[in-house]
Amino acid sequence: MTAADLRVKKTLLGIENSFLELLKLKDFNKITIQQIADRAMINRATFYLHYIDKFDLLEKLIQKRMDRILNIYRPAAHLAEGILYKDCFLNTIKYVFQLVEEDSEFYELLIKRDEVENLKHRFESAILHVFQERFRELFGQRALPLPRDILLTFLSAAISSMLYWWVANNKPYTPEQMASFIVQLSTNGPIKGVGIGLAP
Amino acid sequence: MTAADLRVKKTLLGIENSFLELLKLKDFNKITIQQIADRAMINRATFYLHYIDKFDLLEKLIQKRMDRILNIYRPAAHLAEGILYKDCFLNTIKYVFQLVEEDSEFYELLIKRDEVENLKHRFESAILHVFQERFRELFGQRALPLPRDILLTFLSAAISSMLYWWVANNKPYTPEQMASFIVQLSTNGPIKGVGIGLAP
DNA sequence: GAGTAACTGTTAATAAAACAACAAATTTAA
DNA sequence: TTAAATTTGTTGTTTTATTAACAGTTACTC
Repeated sequence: MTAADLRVKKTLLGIENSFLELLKLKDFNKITIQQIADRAMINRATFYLHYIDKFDLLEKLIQKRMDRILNIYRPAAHLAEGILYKDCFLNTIKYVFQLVEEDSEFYELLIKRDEVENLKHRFESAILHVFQERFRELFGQRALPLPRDILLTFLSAAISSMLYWWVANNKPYTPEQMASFIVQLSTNGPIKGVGIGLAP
Repeated sequence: MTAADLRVKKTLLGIENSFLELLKLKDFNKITIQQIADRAMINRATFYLHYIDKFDLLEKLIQKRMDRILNIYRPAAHLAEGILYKDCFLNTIKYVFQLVEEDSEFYELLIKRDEVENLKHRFESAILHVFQERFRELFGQRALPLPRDILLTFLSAAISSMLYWWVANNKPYTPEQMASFIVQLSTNGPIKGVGIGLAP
């Protein structure tokens, strides 16, 4: 997958664009390799030099985007000296939403067709990994009020489902707003969030 | 220049697009082969497999468009049974304007930068050729009221200058209208066209 | 006006893609 | 359900493009 050679770069780019254009036009399982090749202006055999089949292609496209989340760039603000934990989380979450926003056309294609049932889980795995790293940076080996795995699972499940919902509903809030909602709920908890009182 | 091979097709297409994009951004003489190659995602050496230099490229792009005029398709209406000469000319002229309209983005680039002084002459040569053919079809070897070369030169000069003016002035009339103007002037002549009377 | 940076045009060796042909699997329609 | 048509995945050979290097030119700039 190292695309040093210009021909390889151009071929891979062509295949990706061709495939995404076709995904807009028809269902995944109606797409043939020949159609992908024709649009990309490559020979069908060339497709097989780079991918096993169209499932492999889709998987690699998804993985490429997960990698962007995994290898998340941490602006200084994420971890600035003396920053509040809360703001550090907020920045990280906001950044994840921004990344997803950049690729939202791709995700929408998958989500709205319900062709990738596991996309939410892919989000969750990636976000879990990001926050495991973040926890190590912030807390080292220090003990926390609850078991670390419990915190991480709770948090990444919440964020990934919010992400999925956000894209599936045409991104009705900004990444900034979404991050703020999540931090509020993670600070106060959803129950305290709605107030603790008697039901009418 | 037969682009049977997909790689050749793609390379030529890439070079053309790259070059036209660059022409929108900067002057022709500021464009380097490296810039063309970079945008087209090809190696610089590949450029030289297909073109001598950027002048050759521009010339071939112009010639390609002139060929479209030269190899003009003649819809049945152009030469339908019992059609008036006037309407036959009108259809042909309209069709030339339509062809130029399709490529007008390209022509505008050249005209508005005044980088192709001979474009009007290229138009004139192409149109002359089209009407030589048309005259042969319509009149065969028959003698006409004036020497045929005189008629053809007069007509093609008028049409090509109208074409040039039309593109340079953002195509303020439709091809239909332009053809109608030209046929009117060619029927009555520009002097009769404004009336023959005493100057005030 | 010397020095250096960028561009030009060309080459030889190497890597990638095209092409055509194939058997096998899958879809489609009769 | 069978026959025809399409798609799949693979292969060997040929063609094209890439790469890196070259000397010669033009364009900056100090």
